[in-house]
Amino acid sequence: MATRRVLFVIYPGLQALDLTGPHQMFSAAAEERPGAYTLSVAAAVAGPVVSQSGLALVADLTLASLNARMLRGVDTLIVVGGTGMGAARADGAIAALLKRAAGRVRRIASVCTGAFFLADAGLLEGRRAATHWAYVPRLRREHPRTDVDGEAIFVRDGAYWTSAGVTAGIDMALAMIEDDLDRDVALAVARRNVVFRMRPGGQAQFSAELEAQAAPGGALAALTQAIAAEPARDWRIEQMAAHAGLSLRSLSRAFARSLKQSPAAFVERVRMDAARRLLVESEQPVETIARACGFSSLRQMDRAFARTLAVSPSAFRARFSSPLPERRP
DNA sequence: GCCGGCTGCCGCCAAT
DNA sequence: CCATTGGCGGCAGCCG
Repeated sequence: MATRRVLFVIYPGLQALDLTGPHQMFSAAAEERPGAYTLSVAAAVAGPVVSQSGLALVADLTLASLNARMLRGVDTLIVVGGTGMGAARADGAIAALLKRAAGRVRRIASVCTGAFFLADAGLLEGRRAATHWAYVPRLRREHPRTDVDGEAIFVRDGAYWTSAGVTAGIDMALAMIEDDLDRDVALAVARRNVVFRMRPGGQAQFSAELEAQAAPGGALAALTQAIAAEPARDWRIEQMAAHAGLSLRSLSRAFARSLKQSPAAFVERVRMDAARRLLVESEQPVETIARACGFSSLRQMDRAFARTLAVSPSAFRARFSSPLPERRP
């Protein structure tokens, strides 16, 4: 099978992980299936490119060298994000490259704020897209014809893939690998790099706790913080209403407005987040974890896992906790 | 895996 | 008159 060329487009002030995360996943896949991918990195000027953290990365191609003929040999083009995005957008070179690439490259993608380049090139008109959560409003404002999904880890719309902030690029790369090769390779790559092949929690872009913090600090701020701090307390809706000083109906509306979910659903997500963490990071018995996270019984946690993640807690632990180091004979 | 009882959600309406 | 809030009750889905 012919190798797939994956081309990353970078610029000064990039977020280094936007490049190195997916790059690492594709290169690991190429170790599992030799020759599956060939990777290269392009920038305005070839040579060292300084990322926003100060780490320098090396581009081996220039944007100018990427003419139509070169682009026809590219399978996947990925534009990274970073604080240098503003300056890089100003000269229009990357958007121009993307216009040349459209229709010639099988798949065009972005990580984090890289989505702005795709949007500038007109590739996201009338399409769904994802970007870093802090930039969701701005992308919506600047490109009202793009349907920005603020919840998604990554969005695939035809030939265009866009992912949320930073490490979401890893999730997207794994999905591409699963698509190109198969599930086993994607799983092996995820396991080897100790990342989730499929992030638990479905479409949630960040944990319930972070989401609550990001929500406008209204009447619910103190309540959601209290829930996150002590998930095992009695958080039936009456208790929550009392804590927030609202009626049941108003509590329900406040949650729907600022968190787009019901009070009980929020509590369950906080408990699930806590349980996932303990399952992976501790060796406590599953039942102990269930109680510690506020599930009234092992059975209740079991059903919550089945409903939201479609795996049992013990299967989840088996899949995601790092295996013990192998013993040398 | 089933089933009785209960919880929580949400549409609706009245009140502010 | 509209907007917001609180309460009621039916219904779906969950718990034990």
